[in-house]
Amino acid sequence: MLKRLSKDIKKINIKRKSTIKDIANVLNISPAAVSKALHDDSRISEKTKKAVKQVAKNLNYQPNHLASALRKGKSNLVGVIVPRTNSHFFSSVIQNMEEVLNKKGYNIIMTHSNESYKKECDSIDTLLFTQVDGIIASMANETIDLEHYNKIKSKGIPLILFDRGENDLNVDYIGIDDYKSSHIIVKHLVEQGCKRIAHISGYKHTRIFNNRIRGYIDALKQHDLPLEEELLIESSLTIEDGRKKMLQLLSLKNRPDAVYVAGDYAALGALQVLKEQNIKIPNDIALVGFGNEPFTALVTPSITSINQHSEQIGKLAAKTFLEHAKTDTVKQTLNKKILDAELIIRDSSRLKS
Amino acid sequence: MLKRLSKDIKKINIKRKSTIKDIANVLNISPAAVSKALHDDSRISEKTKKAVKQVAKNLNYQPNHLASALRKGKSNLVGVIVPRTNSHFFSSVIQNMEEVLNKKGYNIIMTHSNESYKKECDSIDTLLFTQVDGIIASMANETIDLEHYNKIKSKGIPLILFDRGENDLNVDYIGIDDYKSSHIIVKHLVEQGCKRIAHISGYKHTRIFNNRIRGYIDALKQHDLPLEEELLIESSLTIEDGRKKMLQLLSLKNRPDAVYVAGDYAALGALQVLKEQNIKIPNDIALVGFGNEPFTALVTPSITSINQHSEQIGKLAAKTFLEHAKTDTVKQTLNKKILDAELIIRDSSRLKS
DNA sequence: ATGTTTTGCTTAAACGTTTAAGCAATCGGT
DNA sequence: ACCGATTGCTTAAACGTTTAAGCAAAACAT
Repeated sequence: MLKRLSKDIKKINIKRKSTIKDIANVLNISPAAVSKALHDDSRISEKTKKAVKQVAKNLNYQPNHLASALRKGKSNLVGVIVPRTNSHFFSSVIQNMEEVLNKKGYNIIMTHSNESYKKECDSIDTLLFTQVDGIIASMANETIDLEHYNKIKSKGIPLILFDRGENDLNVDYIGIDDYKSSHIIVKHLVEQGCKRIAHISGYKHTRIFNNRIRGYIDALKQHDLPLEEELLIESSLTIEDGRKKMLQLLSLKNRPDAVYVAGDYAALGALQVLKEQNIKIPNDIALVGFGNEPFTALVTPSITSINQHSEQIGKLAAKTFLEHAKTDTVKQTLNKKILDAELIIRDSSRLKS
Repeated sequence: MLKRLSKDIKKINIKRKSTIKDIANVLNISPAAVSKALHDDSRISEKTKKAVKQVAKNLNYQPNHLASALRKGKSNLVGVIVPRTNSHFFSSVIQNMEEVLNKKGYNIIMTHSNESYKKECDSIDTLLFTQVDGIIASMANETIDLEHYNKIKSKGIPLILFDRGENDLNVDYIGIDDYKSSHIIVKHLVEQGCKRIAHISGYKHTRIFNNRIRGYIDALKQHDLPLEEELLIESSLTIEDGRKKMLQLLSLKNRPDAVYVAGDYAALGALQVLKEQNIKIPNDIALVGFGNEPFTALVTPSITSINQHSEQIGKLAAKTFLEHAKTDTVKQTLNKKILDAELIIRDSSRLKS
């Protein structure tokens, strides 16, 4: 008995993949009818639908995605390009996009540019080749030229940018209000009693970092603090560069009493230097990072940082794509969705007593 | 002049995607000849090949991946399932797999189970539906039942497991030598002068954690240390559980002088507790983690950990798939590739002076 | 009873590619 | 000059699905 059962199972397994035609043959109806029954077409009787679904189950029918994609002219795949996957921000964005897109029958093909312009171009080629229905991307640090993105637009498939985007491309963009974030940070530091606030910033040519710089400058003005050139330093925002730029700040004859770093990794480097030099945080120098990477809560002292709402960004990006997918008129026009960032206050900048 | 140029570009852009037929029409040859020319078939003259490739370029021809996949019965997509994407280990594995697979014309579809059995099943369905040519996976913590993996095998597509795998499945497996890793750790701690070595372990039902436990027990024996039940604690290995289990160890009347934690996140939780209670690390209690997550080097004190060679695992997994892909005889048989792990010694366990 | 609408299907073409089979022209050898 | 092999292509079918068009039967209205 048991033996026969396992034999039957084997027979089913060995049998090649069953198709719509197989179902049609069993029921003596046309493949077209089967297709319609499976899609609950109104012109198919309930009786037939039930029968078709039952047979489909019995034959362990799995629709061939390639065939339907080819016929319908869409693959139900969305390409995602991120600079890195190993940052919490990007992996969280992807997870949330996936959640929204999966529900609507879309799958994600993920690629990463590794912050390289060349790899970003390759990624785009790969995704277009795979016939994705849309691309959601965040630009590499290196990227200045935008010709490769125009390739996407000219194919007529929707392009959505997040976090690192460019206004010039005239496409949907989702991100946080970097300008305002700087204001929130400066305000917080001023409230803690800081008077000489330094800014280790990202590269000016990237819009988001530029916005943070502008925000920093304007916020200083607003609080009647002078802008001192020696306190504003551009950085690649790696850990190592964070260390370097912090050392540079410490070598000033007139040291800052607070440092706002435009990225958490660089902030961590700065923190290490401060600890090594036995500088009291936040009493001697307060520290604020950007991005709310998980480790900011884990190091000692924990680092105040800006939550970029990766969940919302991921979900919004996905939803924006879905809107395009519904109305396949690709009216690409600049459509920014800007979220308010949130300051997570931790020990590195908590009120001096 | 400039105007006419931009108009021409527009014309090309607007034109619908060009196909093999379009090229055929231009050259007055058959689509079949074009296809063969593009694939450098030996039965096509060099002259025709050159002409075809030139026209293809002019028309900005991009092969339709769906059509060729349908016809050839393979999608050139590889599905990857990981428990999480936000750990350095998994994201590094994926990046390295991608590198190897891209070179051979394969793309990756990435999914994550979020450590959930249910999501793992869904992921498999999704990937099978997308007609992937193979699946590379690491199991969720929750997974005990393996029926869903048999589904992959019964479809006849190659399955390769890494890190979290099960021998029972009889498929390729790539991982590190967990048993030996425990030996290396215990030996190291003994050399630092530790005599009461505790182990906060993962769940016994997961083979890799079971191997670490067996290694821990055998290594103690080898160094003539008694195995004390109260020093061996199973854990989910989250930060929170690491804290909890560390507190449990501290509440013992006879505290350990070293703690080997089977995961870095839990080790971090343990570290926090030790610091909060002003216990000197490593002098009072030495600490060792597992996985070499980047933050182990960043916290204070830095945490000694085991490097799992994510790069090699990723590359090996990819190469193993490629071997299967070449010889499409899917002779699935248990084929383990076990790498030696490497102990990265840091401050949390460095020689007591 | 007759015409109209609705229901429930079928037929056939299409998506863009690959490939087995086949055929004419050319070439090499005798 | 003739045979066989080689070259360089063509024809046509196939992959599995979807969908526009169409047709017969049933249901309804008058």
